[in-house]
Amino acid sequence: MHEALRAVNESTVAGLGRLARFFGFSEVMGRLYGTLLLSPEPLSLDDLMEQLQISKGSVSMNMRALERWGMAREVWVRGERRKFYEAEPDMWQVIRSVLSGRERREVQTALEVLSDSIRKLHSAETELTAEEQALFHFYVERIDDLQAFFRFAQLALETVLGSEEMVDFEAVTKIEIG
Amino acid sequence: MHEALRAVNESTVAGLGRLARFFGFSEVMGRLYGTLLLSPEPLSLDDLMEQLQISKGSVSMNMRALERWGMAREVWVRGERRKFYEAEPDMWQVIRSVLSGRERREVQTALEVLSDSIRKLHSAETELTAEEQALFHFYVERIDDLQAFFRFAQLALETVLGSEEMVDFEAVTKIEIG
DNA sequence: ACCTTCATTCAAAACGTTCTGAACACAGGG
DNA sequence: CCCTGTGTTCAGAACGTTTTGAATGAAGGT
Repeated sequence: MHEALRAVNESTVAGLGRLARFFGFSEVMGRLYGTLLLSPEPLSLDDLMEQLQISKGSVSMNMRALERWGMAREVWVRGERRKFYEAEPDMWQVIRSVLSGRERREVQTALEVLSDSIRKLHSAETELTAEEQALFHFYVERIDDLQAFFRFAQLALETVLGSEEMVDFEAVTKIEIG
Repeated sequence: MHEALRAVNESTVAGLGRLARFFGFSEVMGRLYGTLLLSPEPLSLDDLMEQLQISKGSVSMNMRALERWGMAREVWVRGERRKFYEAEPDMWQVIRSVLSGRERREVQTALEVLSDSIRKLHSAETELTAEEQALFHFYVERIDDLQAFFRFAQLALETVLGSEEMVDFEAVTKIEIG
């Protein structure tokens, strides 16, 4: 294969590995995704194993993780007994899948914990000494701030997840916050 | 101290530790930040060491990291020789500091790598065999998609970073993407 | 100048995470 | 049925990251 193609492949795969780490996935997942993304044909586990020089076990486990996150899918190649995979090429789809599965739950539980805290504080209010009262007010204030922050995050998340039509990034001209 | 106050403190500190991991920081940084956030008075390194039951060295290093990220600041307490810290209580400020320092650079370099790739591909175009030509087109297409994605990320980032007045989360009513 | 108090640094240890490779399981074909 | 090709699992190894604790450094007080 031509040097330029090889170089581009390598830097893209490396970059997606980096991106994966950044999002809290393993680097190998990103590299597998990148390799599939730059392959016109679906690839078998052996292909991936060879291209990335990693063990069969690692390919197997990481590919299943990619499937769970909707970042790759199994594809049947006629006449082949082996499994073949291809990347989900729609980035927007990938983002939505990750956000809705992970960050959404994260924000949700954070909000629950904060509500619990506020409730717990209020139900203990009468039992507090004068000194504790001061701390009580301080806590309520700070936790209110945290709640506001997470509510904002939730809103932003739901907005992004709710916009189906955003498949074409080029069409995005502006985000307005007001 | 009252049980409720203690319980709330603990779950909040734990939650912020979790959040810190989520953002790619160490858990201790989040816990330190949370402890400071829930303290009406600035705290010394020894205070933090005792409250979180971690070594002095760890407190020292992690606090400097927090300072670098604009999440805490040193505070002078009169009559005290020791250093005291307080948390930056403005979440929005914290977010902006992190985004502008880290994710921004990340997106920037990703875009540069992708531009380089496209350039490299085009300058090699004439030297390619017929088979490589097909791959060339495929690569260009996929890398264009990645570019669109990162350009969107950049736009979103700059929009958020550019909106100074967003200090009050409550005022945020809607994000419009169109 | 010395002593004390506090902060920082860094090498080694503890810890967690990810990868490997061999063992296992499964399916189809002969 | 057994054999072969394939995918999965998991214990141990390898690796990276974070913490510790002791040594070092800095600064104030006497």
